[in-house]
Amino acid sequence: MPELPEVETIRRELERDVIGKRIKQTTVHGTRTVRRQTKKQFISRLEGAKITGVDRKGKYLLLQLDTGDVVIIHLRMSGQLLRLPNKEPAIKHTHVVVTFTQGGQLRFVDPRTFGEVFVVSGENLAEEAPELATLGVDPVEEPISWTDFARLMMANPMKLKAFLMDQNLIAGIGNIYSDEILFAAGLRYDRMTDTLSSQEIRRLYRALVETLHEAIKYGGSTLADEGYVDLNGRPGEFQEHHKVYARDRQPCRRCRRNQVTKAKFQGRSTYFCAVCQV
DNA sequence: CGATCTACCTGATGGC
DNA sequence: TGCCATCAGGTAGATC
Repeated sequence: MPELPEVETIRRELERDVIGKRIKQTTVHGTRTVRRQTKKQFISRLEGAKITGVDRKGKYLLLQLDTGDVVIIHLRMSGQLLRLPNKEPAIKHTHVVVTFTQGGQLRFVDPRTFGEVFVVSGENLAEEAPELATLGVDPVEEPISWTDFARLMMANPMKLKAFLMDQNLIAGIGNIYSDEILFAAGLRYDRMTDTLSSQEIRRLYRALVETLHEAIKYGGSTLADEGYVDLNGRPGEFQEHHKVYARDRQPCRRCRRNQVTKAKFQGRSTYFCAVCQV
């Protein structure tokens, strides 16, 4: 579900809310969410530790602990992190509950159980979490120059949507934001990276950075099923600013005449305006 | 090599 | 009302 703007929204809330908090107790339910290590190993490395920092790389959240360990969280399609009082009854699909000594809990809720939580040693992060080591540049956390962006495109000839969504090239963009970025850039999802003029590359880069920052400003996108909510259970507002995503058969917000087209690309729904995007 | 599928899951929705 | 098919923010791995 969540892409970079949603994960960044949660990261900022966590940074305000859980840094300096010490973990009193951790409980794990089921076998799917904590699957890389035993529950016992996971729990023993969390209990007693204090959270000293909250980082994000692409769609991954990293909780830094004062023990040198790092808790890595990926929400995948339906994961949620919720800050709740201890007494609040557990809702369905609550898989991990962290209770702080200062009171209050951090809960990981995930109906589809694609999401994952695991703990690694900060020193051996690259070996213990290889998927993090191969992630590409995070366009919000570590902005690159548009000339480096151009080089990255030229070195990887592929369709634009595949390029934007390849986590090992650029980390954090998924199905919603790739479509919104391409609309903002006026480019079709199936154009090849190595066919763009330098003006088009600059337009794409600018659209990428601006779309992600705007989305963060509005707290991310919450679709009809309310799959994404922030740490306090509140939905985002960027969906109100979507230009194409899930707007098929509705008039394009730019040209106001053509209907937004829905297509399939790599098995995913893809939305674009055939007039405004070339 | 890329493109295309499948698997991993639950739940919402729409057609009949 | 039920039943079945389809679809959903992601990613890894198999297969063609």
